[in-house]
Amino acid sequence: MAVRGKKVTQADVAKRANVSQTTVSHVLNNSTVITVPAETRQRVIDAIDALGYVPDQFARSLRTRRTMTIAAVIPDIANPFYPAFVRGIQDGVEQSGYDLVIYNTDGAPEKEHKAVRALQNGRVDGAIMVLFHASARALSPLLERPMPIVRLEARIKPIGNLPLDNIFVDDTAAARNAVTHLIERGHTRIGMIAGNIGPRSGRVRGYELALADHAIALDQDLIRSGDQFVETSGYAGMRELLALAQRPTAVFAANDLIAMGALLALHEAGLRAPQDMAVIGFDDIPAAKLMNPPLTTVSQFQESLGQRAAELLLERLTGRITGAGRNIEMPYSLIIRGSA
Amino acid sequence: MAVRGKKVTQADVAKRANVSQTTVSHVLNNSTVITVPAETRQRVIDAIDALGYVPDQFARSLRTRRTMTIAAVIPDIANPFYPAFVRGIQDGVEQSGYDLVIYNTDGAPEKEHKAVRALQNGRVDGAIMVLFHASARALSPLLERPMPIVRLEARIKPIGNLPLDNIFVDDTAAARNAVTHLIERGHTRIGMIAGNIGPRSGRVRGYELALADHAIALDQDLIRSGDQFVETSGYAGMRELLALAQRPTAVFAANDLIAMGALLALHEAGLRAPQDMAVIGFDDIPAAKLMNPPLTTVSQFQESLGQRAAELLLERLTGRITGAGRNIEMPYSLIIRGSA
DNA sequence: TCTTCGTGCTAATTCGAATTACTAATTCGA
DNA sequence: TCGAATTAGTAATTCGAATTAGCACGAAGA
Repeated sequence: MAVRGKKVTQADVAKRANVSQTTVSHVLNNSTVITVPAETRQRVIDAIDALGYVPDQFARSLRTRRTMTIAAVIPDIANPFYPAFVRGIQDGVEQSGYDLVIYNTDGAPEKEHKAVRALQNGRVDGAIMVLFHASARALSPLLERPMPIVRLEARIKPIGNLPLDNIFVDDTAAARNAVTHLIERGHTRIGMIAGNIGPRSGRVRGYELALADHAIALDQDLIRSGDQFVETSGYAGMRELLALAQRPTAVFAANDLIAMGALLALHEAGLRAPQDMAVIGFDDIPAAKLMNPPLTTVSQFQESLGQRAAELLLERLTGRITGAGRNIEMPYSLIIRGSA
Repeated sequence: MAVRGKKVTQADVAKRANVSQTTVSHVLNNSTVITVPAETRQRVIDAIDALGYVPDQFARSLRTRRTMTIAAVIPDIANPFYPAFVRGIQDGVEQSGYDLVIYNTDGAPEKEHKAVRALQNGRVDGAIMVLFHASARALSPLLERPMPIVRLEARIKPIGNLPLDNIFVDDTAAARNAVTHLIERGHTRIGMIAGNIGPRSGRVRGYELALADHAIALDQDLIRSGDQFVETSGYAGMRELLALAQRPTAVFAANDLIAMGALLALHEAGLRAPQDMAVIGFDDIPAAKLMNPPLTTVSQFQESLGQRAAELLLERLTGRITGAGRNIEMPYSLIIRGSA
């Protein structure tokens, strides 16, 4: 047991084992630079547990420049899309012994930049980031150290020769798929409700493409936008759509939270999904399948997404992969439940 | 801008500002040991942002023995109870400059102990923990360092002279309150569905007390338990209750996830809440208000809980509070919505 | 006028482990 | 048998910031 209040260092171990601090260090790191005979090694090991020596992480990090922790920079852990993503990351890195620090940006430009600055203090070896505003250029102080980064994106991105990998689900294709499902169910007047940042553009584009595919005219009046990708946007959006002279018969919500808010407005109006209005969401957050009716939505398999992101980062951290960044496409899947 | 590949240190800043590294350090720390005149200070500050200097946390921690990061040890970030709690913690510590590392235990004893061991590496200054199995004794290697810890509990706990504070919502009282609400609505045959770990005992006890308060006989057949506090337990539990010869007319679910699973089983059986069966949950997770019908439940205000936990920890970290641990009770509130 | 006290700053040391450079003793190969 | 290589180690340096000790200079006090 360590003596209370006094820190045991390699020097203490060395003294007890009658060797130098250097030798202790070599034993600890299984160094191949020098060969320590079994007998000496044992003496050192005995001294280590006699004294209860525990290596000091800071001294070690100061020398090695490795911290064994990575960062997840996301908009908001309280947004139900992210917990599963974060959990996937953690499961992906934990057997490699990495810790995970989380930064929330709330999707705000200044907080995103603040996070990037925070990462420059050297406390993490790499980062997995979901950024709505900051560009790849903003990351260059990090990338040039070099600190590997994996970004979660919504489409293929041009990449350079920096350790920046993009992992993405093709948002536009997925949205197109979802809206096509609505069309195949016979709907022709289809509304859309979205937020104003993040994944907006790709999903609206998918919506437009699906309509075009089936020669349905685009009616801007049917596209409603709240500020954020949250239920209040969905609630407000649905009420606006219901107030229209020519109501849609189906709505594509740009994420599940919006869909849930929309469903709420629908129920309040005494209408039912899917009979009176079909509703389809996006993300398949945990609550989606528990809705009444259960929400039809597009899953991005966020836990796998997190795991894969962790793997990509680990590949660079361990040096298994070097060189130019990669674009990794991940699957999505339309989950048909009761609401559409 | 930082020069590529070369780390900017205080020495670099010093050279550019024509002062010593010592002075740079003093400026950075607003040291009172020496007085730096405004003009010199400004020169240093200019040099700092001209070079994009960011202090190295390891070098700093090595000297100061402080890491400026705290840990949150929770069962599972993907369990909807915790994101808001974690977010509260983060908001609480961030203006003090602390980072947050998350460890998931899945409520498993061995992972809880693994987390405790991980915290011994000195990488964090303090911890906020939600432990289902590990006792206060298991924390003593940490507490004796001393490393302050705040535990989220479900009732008052005996405390010693270690830096361990307990923050809790009175689970039993809250459960009693919820069940009493059911009784006041006229129900006398009331079921309960719970998981098998964590907050089980206190909530079952509250259920029993409420029945006793109103002289309703306890029928063990009406208490159903799944393994975990998840929707599948609620689904299975409700199906069992529905299969009973003498069905209950109301159900108290030990948490919202269980309540949602129960609601699902109910809908599948073609029954409606609250007409055919009233359902009340516990936690007020974000999805609760979006259910159809919106879920009546007990809120523990998890975000405030997290914030308060962070404050308690900070008080010890900054030395504002020393001495024996405290028991801090936090409020709960019955949120009456549509399901009961 | 001489001492004392601030002021403003620097040199040197320290934190603990990793790493580089080096040495002494032994073994091996030709 | 002599030089090369191997083995077994140590001393010294390094990482970057914080801190301690101390110095030079001018102003105030005796």
